[in-house]
Amino acid sequence: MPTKRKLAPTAPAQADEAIAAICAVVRGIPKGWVATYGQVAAMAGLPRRARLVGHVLQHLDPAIKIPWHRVVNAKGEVSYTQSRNGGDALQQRLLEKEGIEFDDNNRFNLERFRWHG
DNA sequence: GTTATGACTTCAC
DNA sequence: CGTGAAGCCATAA
Repeated sequence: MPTKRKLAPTAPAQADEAIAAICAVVRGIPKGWVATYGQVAAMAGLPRRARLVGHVLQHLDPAIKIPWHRVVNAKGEVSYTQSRNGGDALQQRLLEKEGIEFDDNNRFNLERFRWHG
């Protein structure tokens, strides 16, 4: 077979493939379970790229349905940031609705709710 | 081209 | 448990 790849001096569409892989993993998280950024990245074949997962979720197409609220950080809590201006609170509420129990510190038992693919 | 920032993780202290 | 540093890489300026 002829070489399809056209010489990639500066890695052209690496991001697009990463986004597709990440979306596929996140979409597979069952209701009532959660996964960490690093975990999703690893499942998508992108070890050590947890940050990329966060950027993808922030930039993902609103037309695509993705349970972005089921992705949390490694501390067992929702990632609170100024950028989302309250969107983090919504995430916590959605998770509570799915059965995740938060304590007074806005944290939950990660080992109990963590999803294993 | 460079620099700074961020929905992160992990290890060291 | 808190803080700091290093690692990672897309995006914005």
